[in-house]
Amino acid sequence: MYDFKVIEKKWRDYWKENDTYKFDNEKADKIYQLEMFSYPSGAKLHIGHWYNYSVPDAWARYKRMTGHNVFHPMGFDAFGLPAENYAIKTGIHPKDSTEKNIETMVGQINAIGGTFDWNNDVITCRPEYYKWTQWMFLQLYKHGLAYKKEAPVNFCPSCNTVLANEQVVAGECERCGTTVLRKNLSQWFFKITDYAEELLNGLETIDWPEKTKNLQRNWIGKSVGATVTFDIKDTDKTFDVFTTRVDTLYGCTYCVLAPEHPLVDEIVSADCKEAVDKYKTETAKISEIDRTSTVKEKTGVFTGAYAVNPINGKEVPIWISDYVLASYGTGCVMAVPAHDERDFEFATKFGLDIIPVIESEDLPYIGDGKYINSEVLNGLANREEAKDKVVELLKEKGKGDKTTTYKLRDWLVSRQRYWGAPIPIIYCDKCGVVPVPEKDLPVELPYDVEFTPDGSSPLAKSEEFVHCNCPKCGGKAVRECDTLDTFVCSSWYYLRYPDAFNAEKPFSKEIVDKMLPVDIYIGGVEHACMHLLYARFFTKALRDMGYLSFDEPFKKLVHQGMILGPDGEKMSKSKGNTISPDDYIEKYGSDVLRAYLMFAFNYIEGGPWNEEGVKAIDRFLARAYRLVEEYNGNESEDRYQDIDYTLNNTIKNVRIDIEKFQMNTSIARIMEYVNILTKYNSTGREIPKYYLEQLTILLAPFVPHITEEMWKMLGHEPSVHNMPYPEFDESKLVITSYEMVIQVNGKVRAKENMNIKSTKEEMQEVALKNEHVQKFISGKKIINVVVIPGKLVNVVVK
RNA sequence: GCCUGAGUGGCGAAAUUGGUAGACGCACAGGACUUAAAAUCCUGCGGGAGUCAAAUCCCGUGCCGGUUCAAGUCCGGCCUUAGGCACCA
Repeated sequence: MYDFKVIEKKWRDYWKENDTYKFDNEKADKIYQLEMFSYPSGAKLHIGHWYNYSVPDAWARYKRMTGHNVFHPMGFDAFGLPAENYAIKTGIHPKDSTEKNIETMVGQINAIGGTFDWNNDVITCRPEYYKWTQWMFLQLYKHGLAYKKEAPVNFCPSCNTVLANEQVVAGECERCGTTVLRKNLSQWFFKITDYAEELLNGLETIDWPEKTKNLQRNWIGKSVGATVTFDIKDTDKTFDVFTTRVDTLYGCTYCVLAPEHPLVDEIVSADCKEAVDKYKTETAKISEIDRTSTVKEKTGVFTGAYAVNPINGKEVPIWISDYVLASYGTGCVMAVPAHDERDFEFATKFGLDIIPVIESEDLPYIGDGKYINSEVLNGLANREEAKDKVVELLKEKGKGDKTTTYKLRDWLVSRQRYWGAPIPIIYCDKCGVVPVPEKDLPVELPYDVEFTPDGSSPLAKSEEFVHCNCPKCGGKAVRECDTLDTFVCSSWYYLRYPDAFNAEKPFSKEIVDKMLPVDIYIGGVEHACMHLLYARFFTKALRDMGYLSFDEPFKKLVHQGMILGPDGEKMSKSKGNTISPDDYIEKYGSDVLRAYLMFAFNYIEGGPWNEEGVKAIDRFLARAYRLVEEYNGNESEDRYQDIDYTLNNTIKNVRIDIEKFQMNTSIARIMEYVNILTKYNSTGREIPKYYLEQLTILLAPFVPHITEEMWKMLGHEPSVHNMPYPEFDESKLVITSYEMVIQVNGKVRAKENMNIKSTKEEMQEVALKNEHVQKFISGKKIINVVVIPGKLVNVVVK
C-alpha cells in the first residue's frame, strides 16, 4: 500500500536536499514560468492557492522533462492593508506577523510538491527589495512620469486612505465595500496616460485571453473625435469641447460646462451668479455614484454667458450641469439635442432649442442619414465624410482638429497608510520638492510607529522619520509621509526574480533581457485592470529609460477559474461551504489533491467541488500504483501491438493537451493507457517493465511524489523528474484497417471495415454495395457521392 | 444601454478546428469474488419507439433561420447566464 504521509515527505526532503529543481542559468532554452505571487495572510493556504500553484506545476514539470530550462520562482507580495488591519486589531506589528506568516506559508506551498525555486525569492516588504521600489519611483520622477498634484481623489473613509481609480468598484472601495468620498488632496500620480495608446496597441502582440484584453481596452477607453474651440461672446476667452459627432456641429444649440470647470467663475453673469454658486455647492455634496447615475433626472443652470459656434457664428447659451464630467475630455461639451439622448433630455426639460441636422422621423436620432440645416453638409449622407469636411473647415479657421481621448486616468500611488514603501521625497522650504538621492536609499520604514489610521499618514507621527536634512542645501526639511500603493511593488517583481540578490541595481539589463519576457503567467482575472495594466506600464517606461529592451512583460497569460463550494456557490466562511486543502492532504495526500484539481475541471473555468471526484482520482492513482507494486521483475523485451498503439497515442495526445494547458484531458489519456494495462494484467499476464516505466514517467508531471516512489520500485535511482518525457513513435500509430462510415444524405447508415490503403473508388464501391445502404438508395437517384479517404462516404440521393 | 465570454447526458467534462456528438471520469443498474460488507474486477448506461432479446428507426449540442454532400463547430437573428464598462459627449 501507498503510505503517502511517509512517502510524500520523504521525496520532498530529497528534492530539497538535492536542489532538484534549481534553475541552471547556463543551460539554453529557458522558460520563465510565473504564477502571481501571494499575499502572506495569517490564514492557511486555501483551495484557490492550490489551484493556482499545483495545476501549472504540471506544466512546469512537463517542460523540464522535455528539455527546457524552467525558471519557476516564488515570492510574496508582503506589503498591504490586511497585515496593518490585523495589527490594529491585535497589536502585533505588521512586520512581525508578516514575517511569521511567510515562514508558515513557505512550508504550506512546499506541501504542494511544486518545482518552485526558492533560491531567488522576492519579498516586497524587505528593505533589500523596497529600496528598488523607491528607486523605480525616483526614475519615474526623473523622467517626468511621477508628479504631485492637488486633485479631487477617491478616499475610503473606512481604510482611511486614498485609492486609485482602478480600486474603486461601482463607487465603492474595492477592499472593504465602503462608499468612496471625493476629497481634494495633494497626491502623487504616475503618468500612465502617456502610455495609453501603446498599452492599447501592445495588446495585439500578446497571447492573452481575449476577455482580458477587452477589459483593458475598455478601461483605456479610447475615443476618436474632434475638439472644437468656442469663443465666449463679449470676451477674449475661449473653451474647447470634445465631441465624437463633429458632423452635427450645425445642430449645436447650447454648450455645457462641468460645474467644477475653472472657467465657470470667470464667465458667470452677475444675475446668474447666485444660482450658479448654489448649484456648484449642491453638486459638490453629491457622491460620485449618485452623480453618474443614469436614472437621475438632469439638472443644471444657465451661466448668463454665450458661446459662438465657430462653424456658423451662431450664439448659443452656456449652461453648467453635473452630467458633464470635469475629468473626461475637456470638461465642456457642445450639445446637439436633436441627435444625442442626454442633450435631448436636458433641452426638453429646460426649453432649449432643438435643431435637427440629419433627416429622421423621431428625435433624438443618433443614426445615419441625410444632412440638413448644415450648409456645406446638406445633401451628404456619409458620416465620416461629413466629419472630415467639418474638421477641415474648423482647421482653416484655427478652431478645431481631430483629437483622441482616453478614459484611462493617471495612477494615484499615494497611500495614507503605514505598511508600505515610503515615498522617497523630501520637502525643503528653500529647495522645494527634493527627491532622495539614490545613494541614500532605502528610506527605511521605521518600526516604532503609531499606525492606527486617522486619515493622515501614520509616518507623520514619527518625529524621527519626518525630520531630516535637505539633500540639496543641508537645511532642515521634512519627508513625504505617504507610502506607495502596494501595486507599485508588484509592478516590477517579475523583473527582480532572475537577479534577486543584486545589491547594485534592481536588476542587470543583460540578465533581464535574457530571461524575460515571462513566457507564461498564471493568475486571476481580477487583476486585469490593475496589476496587469500597471506591470505593462512599468515595463514600457523602463524600456524607454533604457533599463530593458522588451515591450511586454507577459507573453502568454492564463487565468485559472474559481473553485466553488460543493453547493455551487462561491466559498465563504459565512456560508459554511469552504473546502480546506489540509483536510484532503491529511486524508488522501498531496498528489491526489493535485490530480483532482487537474482532472475535474476545465482550468480556466473552474467549478464546484465534488467529493466523489476526489475519490475517483484516488482510485485511479491507486490502480496505477498497484500495477507497479505488483510488478514481478518481467524484464521481457516483448512488445504488444495494441498496448503500443495506446501508449503512443497517449504520449502523443498528452503532449498536445499539456501544451494547451489541458491537464484534464491529458490525465484522461493516461487513464486509457492504465485501462489497457489493467486489462492485460487481469488476464494473468505479467506486464513488461518497459510499459510500467513509460507509465511512471508519463504520470510524473501530474503526481510527482507517487511517481518518484514508483520509479524507485522499478529499481531506478531518483529522480524520475530528471527523465526525458516519452516521445511517441509514429510508426506504432499506423493502422492497417479502419471503420469506414457510410452516410446516406448525411445520416450514418452503416459501417464497413476497410483497409487503410483502399482507394476512393474501392470505398465508394463497398459503400454502395452495402446491403443496409441499398435499402436507402434503391429506387432513388444518386446525385453525388462524397468520399473522404480513411474516413467516410456520403451518398447523396434524391 | 454598450462590450466580452459561456450555454453539450442525471453530473464534471471531451470532440484532431466542417466529417461517426458525448472520449475520460462520476453517479446509477446488473454480475463476479466474499459468510457478509468494504475494496477490487467485468458488463451496461443521451432520450424515445420497437423486440423475449436483438436488428432497426426517429429525435438530440439554449432557440429560430441560413450556407454545405455534411454544422456542437461557419453566417444572420434572438433567449438565458457570468463578468466588465456605464450621463465618457
